[in-house]
Amino acid sequence: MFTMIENDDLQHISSVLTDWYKKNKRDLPWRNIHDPYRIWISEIILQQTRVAQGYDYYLKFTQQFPDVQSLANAPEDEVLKCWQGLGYYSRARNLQAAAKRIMAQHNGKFPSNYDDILALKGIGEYTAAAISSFAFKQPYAVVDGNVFRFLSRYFGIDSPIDSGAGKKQFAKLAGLLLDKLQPDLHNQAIMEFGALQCTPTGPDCMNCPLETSCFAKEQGKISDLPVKEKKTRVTHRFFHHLVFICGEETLLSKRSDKDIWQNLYEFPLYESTKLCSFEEILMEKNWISEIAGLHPIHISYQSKEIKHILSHQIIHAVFYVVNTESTALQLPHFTPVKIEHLNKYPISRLTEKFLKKFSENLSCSKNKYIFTAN
DNA sequence: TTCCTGAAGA
DNA sequence: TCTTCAGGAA
Repeated sequence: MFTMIENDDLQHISSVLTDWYKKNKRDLPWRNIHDPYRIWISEIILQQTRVAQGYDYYLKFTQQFPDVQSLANAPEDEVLKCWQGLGYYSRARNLQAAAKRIMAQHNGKFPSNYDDILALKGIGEYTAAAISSFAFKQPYAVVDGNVFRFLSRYFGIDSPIDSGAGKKQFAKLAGLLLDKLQPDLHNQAIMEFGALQCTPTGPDCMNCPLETSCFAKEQGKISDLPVKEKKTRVTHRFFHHLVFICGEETLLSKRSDKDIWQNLYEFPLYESTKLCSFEEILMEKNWISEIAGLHPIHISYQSKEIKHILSHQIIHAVFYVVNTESTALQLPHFTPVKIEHLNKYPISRLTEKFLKKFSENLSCSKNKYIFTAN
């Protein structure tokens, strides 16, 4: 498929990349280490996540869970709490599932075999290649977004990177280009080059060591490459959360199913196909009567519509603060939680943002919480 | 296809 | 304020 590319050319490109890397690389805490556990954690955090966003999480996570065993034995809530705010929470759940598997099947020692690594939950071809090469110097080529971008531009490949055929083609080329004598250095170099030099927009072609032989630069196609074909369309969802206050307590529920924010906690939710009024919520859910019985309730706050945007969903959310005088806050499938302990539960950014505003406007006297909205 | 969030640009 | 962009696995 790439018979027109000479081996000497490929070796030359690789050496240009590694030379560039030695001069321009960022100094990051997961660089120049060989502990497969820490390399693994860093790679999972950096999946779909920028260095600037994941940096502090890496430090916090590896401090709280310094090895496979501590991660495997931790309560899932603690792992998710540590991950809170980073997004794609299945990464954290898979991380722990993989840690348990390493304890059971590999005596707690991180596997060094590529296929064993690939078999772990949350590890695909990219991450398996990264760990194999960085930690064990095995000759597997990484193909991440940076590599797609550099290869497509430099060699002028317009196969869509999100098609099966395209992925195969890029993987083959990346394998040919790989320096098998120093796969760790080569892989780090080509990704860092994509991240810092051959950037998605505004690549620094003026200072690029490969400028004169770059197809995209030559043909003026930098902004056309790489090619993606699939665009995701968004669906709208409407969330109504009831924040009960009864004495020192409130209610949470744990998300389940195969939906967003799996295993995170949230305030009792009524979801519908459109935004609706408090009266309409009462028609659908009899929470109020189950909790308060004949006691009066008081809605001390209603948030304005909050738009929370995910890659493929737009959540329209409204929060209601409902005060009741009921003796005990109990409802099947819901967890009574002391308001002062709310910060112990893993929650989404949406809930976190509401909770921040909530806490700022909450005062407590004589074991009674008063919410005063502004 | 469905999982998230935040930064940057319009 | 709204839109676009960045980033892998199941």
